[in-house]
Amino acid sequence: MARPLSEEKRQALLDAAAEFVANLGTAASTAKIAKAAGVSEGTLFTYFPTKDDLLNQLFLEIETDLTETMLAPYPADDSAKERLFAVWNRLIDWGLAHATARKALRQLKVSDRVTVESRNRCHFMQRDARTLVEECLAGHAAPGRIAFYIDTILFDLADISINAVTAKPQESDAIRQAGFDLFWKGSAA
Amino acid sequence: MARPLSEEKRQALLDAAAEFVANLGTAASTAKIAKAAGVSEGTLFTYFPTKDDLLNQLFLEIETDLTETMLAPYPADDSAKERLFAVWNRLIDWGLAHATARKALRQLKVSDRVTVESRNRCHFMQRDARTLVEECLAGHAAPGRIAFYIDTILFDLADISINAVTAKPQESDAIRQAGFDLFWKGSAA
Amino acid sequence: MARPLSEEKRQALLDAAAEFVANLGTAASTAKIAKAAGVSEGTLFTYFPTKDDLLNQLFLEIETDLTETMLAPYPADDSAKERLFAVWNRLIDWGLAHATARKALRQLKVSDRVTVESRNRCHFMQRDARTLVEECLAGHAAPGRIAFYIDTILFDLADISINAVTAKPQESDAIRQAGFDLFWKGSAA
Amino acid sequence: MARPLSEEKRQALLDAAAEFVANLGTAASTAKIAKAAGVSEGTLFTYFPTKDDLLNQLFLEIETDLTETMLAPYPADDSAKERLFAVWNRLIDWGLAHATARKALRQLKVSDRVTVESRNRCHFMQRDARTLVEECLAGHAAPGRIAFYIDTILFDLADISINAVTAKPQESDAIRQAGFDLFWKGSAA
DNA sequence: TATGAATGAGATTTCATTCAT
DNA sequence: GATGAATGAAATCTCATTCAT
Repeated sequence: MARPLSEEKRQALLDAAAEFVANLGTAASTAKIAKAAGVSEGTLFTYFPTKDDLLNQLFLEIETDLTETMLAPYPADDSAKERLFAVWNRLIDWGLAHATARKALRQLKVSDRVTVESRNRCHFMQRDARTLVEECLAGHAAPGRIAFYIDTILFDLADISINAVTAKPQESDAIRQAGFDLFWKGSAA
Repeated sequence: MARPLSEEKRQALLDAAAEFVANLGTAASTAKIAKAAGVSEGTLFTYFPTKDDLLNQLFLEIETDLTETMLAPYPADDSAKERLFAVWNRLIDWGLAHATARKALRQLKVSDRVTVESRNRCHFMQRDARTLVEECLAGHAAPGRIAFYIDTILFDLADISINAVTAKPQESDAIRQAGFDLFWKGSAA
Repeated sequence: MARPLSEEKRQALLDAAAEFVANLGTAASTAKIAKAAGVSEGTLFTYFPTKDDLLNQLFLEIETDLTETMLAPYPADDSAKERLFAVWNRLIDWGLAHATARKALRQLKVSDRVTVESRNRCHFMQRDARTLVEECLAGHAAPGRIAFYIDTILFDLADISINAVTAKPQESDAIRQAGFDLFWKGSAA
Repeated sequence: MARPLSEEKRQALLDAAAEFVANLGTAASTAKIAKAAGVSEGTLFTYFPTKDDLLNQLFLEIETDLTETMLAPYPADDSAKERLFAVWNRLIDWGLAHATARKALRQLKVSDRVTVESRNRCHFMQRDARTLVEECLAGHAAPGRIAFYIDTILFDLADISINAVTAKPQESDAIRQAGFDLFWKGSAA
């Protein structure tokens, strides 16, 4: 069965793409990405039929990673607040640990080369994560606003907070706490 | 002799650039922008020596407009909360009224073609706006967190809220209020 | 040990090639041809060392088929005219029955990827067919022009007539007859 | 009004295209064509927005030239046959004088990159030429077959004859006459 | 023998910028 | 100053062919 497609190469391409997209946006050239991944220009297209495919796969890969991170088991916490804080910290930690992926994601989110379908698929994938947060907010926030808090605020607020931590790493804990406090107190019924 | 360049053409170029950058990002071509502005390809470069210049000027122009909107006189309100709510509403209203400019701004903010210098200049330009908010938050928020709330949270939260309003215009008032509540309650000491 | 290459696959490749060359000319890609033939890209090259080989083989295969069709036994006719009309009808029938092959042949004939050697070999192969026609024309056409009528006119005129029949199938018989009449009367001494 | 498009360059591009298409078919590369025309690769696309445009323009240009050649004034001849022979000679002469254009035309005719619209436009353009021939054939050929003789046979027969003349230039006159005789006698009612 | 991943040259097209008019 | 033709580097993608499996 000839040489099989190498998962290693696929990953190297996605990694290289993340790196370049983070800095150059979707204008990052396939030639540079292929070279950085250590494969020839043509090979990129055996793994991703078009550049847009590569970008969309990259988008989904990063979002998947973030979602899985959020859903990894949590210690059995007592209070809803503590559970949500754990989630919040996961978000912040992920962002700090995946600075490049996060930058790439920002670029991809504003690009119309990431299709509506990719965005929808991503939204669907995150339904468990949303449920997780929902359970933490039930009984705390006004029921009519919970959807707004989750879909609109939480992730972006985390994003903002990560930016702030990245800019001032020495104030990491304070910012992390301030961001969470804002969300928790702000969302109280 | 005064500058013989036509302010009208300059503005037409910036407007056209906003339109295209909003949709295509910084990949928008100078040829298309020039055509949409009703001038020739070459003329664009007599007004903006390079494409990066155009992009940076566009960035500054939009931020300037937003800042001036925020600083326009407010009715003498009693409470800090009411004053801040007025500011908040200005932000939301501006965003709704300048959808294209806002989309362009999002693209520009994530592009490294907008220089650090432009970003700094913008930050400096907004010092009065920050002071305005600072005065509203003094006595309400914890002093140590005020800078964080202003520099990091407020504008991005407004941005997020505008997105939400744009997505569901019929819930405009509710979202507007929910966003403000979150910020106000969340930032309380 | 006999040749282990599968004649079946070879034929599938030639058939697929005919199909694609008919529509895309010699720009038809080996990958598409292989896929349509149900074999892998690499396998094509075990049957035909280069793409040019494939094209030349295809050319020869089609011409061979056409030639054999012409040479299949004829009913013992009386007149030379009737015999030639039978040949003529064979040509037309073959063209109608092998539309794809004919289209492919047209493309191949104008391509310089079909070598002079292939063309010569083809010419040599058709010597019996030419003799057949020669015998029909002897005593009818001027001796000095017979070669011209056969080598230059007859096949191309048949080709033209097939085109016309294909374009207006309902007038098939009329066109067929008109074409033959033109040749027969036109070639009379 | 800046530099105007240069008719000279446009023509150089078409000439270079004819040259390469004649030999390589539509696979002739735009880079080679541009270089041969003495302009940069990019310039080709200011004159022809796509390669297909170039090919279609080339097709139309050659057909136009051929048509105009056919329609140039003829000496007032007596007989229909003499008039038609004059037309025939024009066709042959044109083909001999424009060997490259003729080869290019053959390639273009079998390519599906030349659109139906171009072919239709060409057919429309040649209506006067068809009328000219029609008048020669009226009273000579069977009325029901005249369309067939003109639309299908005449031009292709001339093409065939030119091929033959090109292959054996020393027999030019004989072939020329033989071809015409075939058509004239063959088309007699 | 069969497979299909890998390759890199080459194809078409776009684009920021220059410069003749 | 305004124009838009000219440029050639660079971008995405295709393809015949090779070769590890």
